[in-house]
Parts: sequence; structure tokens; C-alpha cells
Amino acid sequence: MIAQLVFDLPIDGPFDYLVPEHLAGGVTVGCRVRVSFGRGTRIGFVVGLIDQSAIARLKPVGGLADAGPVFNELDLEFAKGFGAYYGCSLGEALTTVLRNKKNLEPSMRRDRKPVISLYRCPPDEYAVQIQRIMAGYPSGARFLVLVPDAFRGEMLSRQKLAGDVSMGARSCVFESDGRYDCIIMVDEEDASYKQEQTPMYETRQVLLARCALYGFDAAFVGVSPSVELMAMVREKKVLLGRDDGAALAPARLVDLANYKFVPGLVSPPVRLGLESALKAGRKSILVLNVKGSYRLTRCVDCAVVLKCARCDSPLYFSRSRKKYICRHCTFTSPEDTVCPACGHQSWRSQGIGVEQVQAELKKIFPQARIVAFERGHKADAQHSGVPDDFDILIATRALLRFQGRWKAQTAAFIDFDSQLNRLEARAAFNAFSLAQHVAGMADSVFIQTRNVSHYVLGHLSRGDIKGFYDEELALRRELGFSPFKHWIRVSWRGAGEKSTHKAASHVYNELSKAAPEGCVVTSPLADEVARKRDLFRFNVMVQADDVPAAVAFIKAGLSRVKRPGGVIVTINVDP
DNA sequence: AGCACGCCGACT
DNA sequence: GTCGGCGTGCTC
Repeated sequence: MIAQLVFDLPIDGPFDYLVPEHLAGGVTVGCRVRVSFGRGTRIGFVVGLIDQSAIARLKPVGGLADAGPVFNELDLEFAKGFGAYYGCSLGEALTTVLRNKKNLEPSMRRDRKPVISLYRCPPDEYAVQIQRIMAGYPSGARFLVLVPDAFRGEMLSRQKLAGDVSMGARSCVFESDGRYDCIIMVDEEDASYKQEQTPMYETRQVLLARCALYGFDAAFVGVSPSVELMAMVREKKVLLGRDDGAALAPARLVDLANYKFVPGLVSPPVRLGLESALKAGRKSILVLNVKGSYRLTRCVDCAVVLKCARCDSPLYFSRSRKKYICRHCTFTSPEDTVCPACGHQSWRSQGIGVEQVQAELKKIFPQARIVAFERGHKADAQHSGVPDDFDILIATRALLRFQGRWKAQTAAFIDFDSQLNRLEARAAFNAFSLAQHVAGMADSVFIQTRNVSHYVLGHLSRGDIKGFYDEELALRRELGFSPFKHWIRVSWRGAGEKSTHKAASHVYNELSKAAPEGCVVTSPLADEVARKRDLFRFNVMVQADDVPAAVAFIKAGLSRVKRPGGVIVTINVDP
């Protein structure tokens, strides 16, 4: 008997091994075995058993790595689909699934048609909504709640979810199988659900695929579901269990064009809103979209921008850490850095940052307790340090972790436009989503903008949430974005700019020669951050209807072209 | 992904 | 003469 093995390597295989007589009963599909591979020993996954092999000289299976099988045919089917969709080998797919499971047992299947539902409600009602979903199942039912980050999980469990329920972030999606009655996914549109290392999977997609395969129910709870999920609701693939997402107060737009001659970052209407909250003894939130006290720093004498030594990116200044910090790597520069161009030490920081907003507020409201919060803040490390006693909180989107903890009277976006104008397919949606979450944390929300005619702002100010989804869906259909078409980003990174670009160009030439029907391939372009952690980065974008087919086409193209040493290629589906 | 094999340039 | 650069190809 011959076992077909795959490995945790970026090579497809499978590799044939002879099953010795004494292991004949034990080696079955789903087992992990120890074998000699190349010049070492490795753990291989048994994905098939055959009688004949085309390979002349076979090595024997060394032994079993576990007491019994760790996956079954169903898990194998899932891993095959997963690998084909996200562009990794079957062995890497199986490793991803098993690494993220607490129990190493083959999965269970429920022989029933799964029910997939969406419950839209304000964030402070999530815990109650989850409890209501669980109450719909017979006693003894098992649940798994997926949360965007540990903080939100902590917040939900503190509100005491009763019943057999476990909770976890992204990677816990691989725990989902028929052992559970229902997997509840909170805020499925959150960016933290996308794995940023290969395989770069999207948790919602993985959950839906597993749902169909293993027969458990899925329930999505959120205030601003992704456009992808809303499209499924319209196609009746997902039931709408509750639709209170539009119950939030509409945003109040502040057209900054009307206050051209008013100095400062806080417009008169926002100032009035803060004043009335202060008078009422209520909290206020000011939302900023960037970390740091200032966005960038220039030399007063020669105008050079203070940049990271390893990335093509300016450093931001952190008042609390008294340092200039890179957004992309661990590089920092001390406060007393001298200009590399002129040797002087006369820096001037600019761009809207926490620092400026804080200084301005202190002037306007000297008696108010003003607190600044961003990710990486002291309170971030110690869960208990979450700010509670303040009048005005200045925060980035990291403030979402305080959802349901307290309710402010006034919230205001200082600079919503830079959020909207980001050069990214999901920029408009992300801005909308943040506005909805913040609306759930306050009685009224102000949005300062110079762009009142933007469709996102129009819908937010009218409270026309359905209108937003209609327009966003129409736009995505027109522009060929998800969920109508998919974009696959193939990235090359390497130490040499020329060699990395050349590697990308070669593959691009190969791909553009024979692109299948419905595939559009763009020529290699430097990444938004052209150099990150000392590596140059180039991307080729492939538009596709059928993701697995396009991924197979890309992988075939990659294998036909010899890649220079030291250049790493990654595939990111719907980045 | 590793790792060995192999074929050209600058050195004790 | 040879040490070592990394291009190429293989792993059952």
C-alpha cells in the first residue's frame, strides 16, 4: 500500500511513500506521519491511499505522529477549497486549519441545512442580541462567538453571556464544525478578520464555506455589515433576523467651507456640542483618523521630511513616548534627532494630530478633563486602564473597544475627508462603518467635512442606510469590485529594487500573454509604501470572476518563471 | 521553503 | 590556484 502525503511547504505534491507491513492498519487518510523527506525528516499529512505509484523508488513511512487520524474527508475537502481560493498548497491549508484547533480530532458534521442570519443592531445591544440568538436554541446547545479583538470579547463576556459559549478572534473560525449549533460573528466587516500573513483568508468567507460543509448555523451581529454580506441578504442567501441598524441618529454635517475664516480644528457647531455636553456633565468623543501627535515632521531649515530608515514613510511624533515612530516597522528616532541633510535640529511637526486637537481644546475648555487615546497607549496593555473619568476623549478608531461601556452625548469627526479619500476599494465603506459605530456610542455625531456632496455623507446625514448600501453596491458593480468581481494582488518583495521589479515584470509578461476569459492583469506598480522594512515592494493586480481559476492561473504563471533568490511572492485575494 | 549542485569573479 | 556569490532544480 502507498500513502500520498502533503507537507507544510509551498509545493503541491502529493508525495508517495510506501506503507510498511506493521503500519498497514494504522496509516489511513487523515493521519499525520513521520517520514524522511529530502535531507531531513518531516511530518506529512496522509491525503490518499493507492496501490500503484508512478515513482520508481519510494521511501517508507517512518511512523505515526499521533494516536489516530486528526482530520477526515470533509476536512480534506475544506482544505482543498481553502488552498485553491487563497493560493496556498494543500499541506499549508491543512496546517492552517489544525494549528488553530484546540482539539486535534477530525471534525463533525450535522446532517441539516444550515441557517445563516444577519442581526443588525446598535453596538450597545450586541450582548442582548447574542443572548436572544442563543435563547432560540434548545438548552445544551453549543455556541462559538467570533469577535474582532480581545477587547471586544472581554466587553461581551463581562456582560455575562449565559450558556455553553466560547469566544475567540479570527483564527478560532477553524474550530467551527458540527459540534457547535451556531457560530456568532460580531462585526464581520472589521479589518482584523482578514489575516495579513499567508494564507490571507477572510474570516467571513471561511465561516460561510465551513457552514455549508459542516452543517452548523451562522449568525452575524453588527451595526454596519459588509457590502458583501448585504449583497447576500438581497439574494436571500442570508436571512435578515433583525434590522435596527438604521435606528441610529443621522449624522450632522459641518461644512467647513462655511467656517473658512474661523481658525482652529474645532468648528463652531462642534464647539457648541461639546459645551452642551460639558454643561450636562456628559462625555464627548473627538475622532481622529491617524495615530500620533503629528502626522509628519519637517526640518525648518531645509524642508526635509523626517523619514524612517527602513521604509519609504514619514515618522509620526508620539508625545507620550517622546519619540518619532514609524507606522510600518519598529523603527524609532529620538526627540533630539538631527537633520540628515543640514545637520540642524529644528524640526516642525505638521498635520492634524492628537497634539493639536488637545492643545486647542485645553484653550477652549480649560476646566474640562481631556484624555487622548490611541492604539499602543498604556491603557491598551493593561485592560483595566481603560479611561472612564474624562469629559472629552480624543481617540483614533481604537476607541471602538469602548463600545457599550459608556455613552457620550457628543461625538465629532475632526477630519472625515482623509478617511473618505483613501485610495482603496473599501475606503468609502470603512468610513461609513466607522461613522455608524461611533453613532452607536453617542447621542449625536458631527462630521466636519469640506466635501458635503460625497455620497457617503449624504446618506449618513439623511440616516438613509439602505440608500448607502444601494449606491455602494451599484458603484462596486460598475467598477468591478467585490462581491461582483474579485481582485487578487500578487506582491513581490526583495532587497534589490531592480531585481524585485524584474521578477514582477517577468511574471506579468507571462500572465498577460494568456490571461483567461474575464481576467484583467495590470502591470507591476510600486506599492503605496514602495519600501517597507528594507524591502522593495511591487504589485500586480488580477481582476477575476472565478477566484480559484484565477489563482491557479497565477500560480501556473509563477512556476513557469524563474524567481531570483531573495524575492518573496505573496497572493492576497480581495486585499 | 530549504538545500545541494554548479559555474563564474576577486582574493589569502 | 580556491572561496563563495547566488541561479537552478529537486524533494516521493
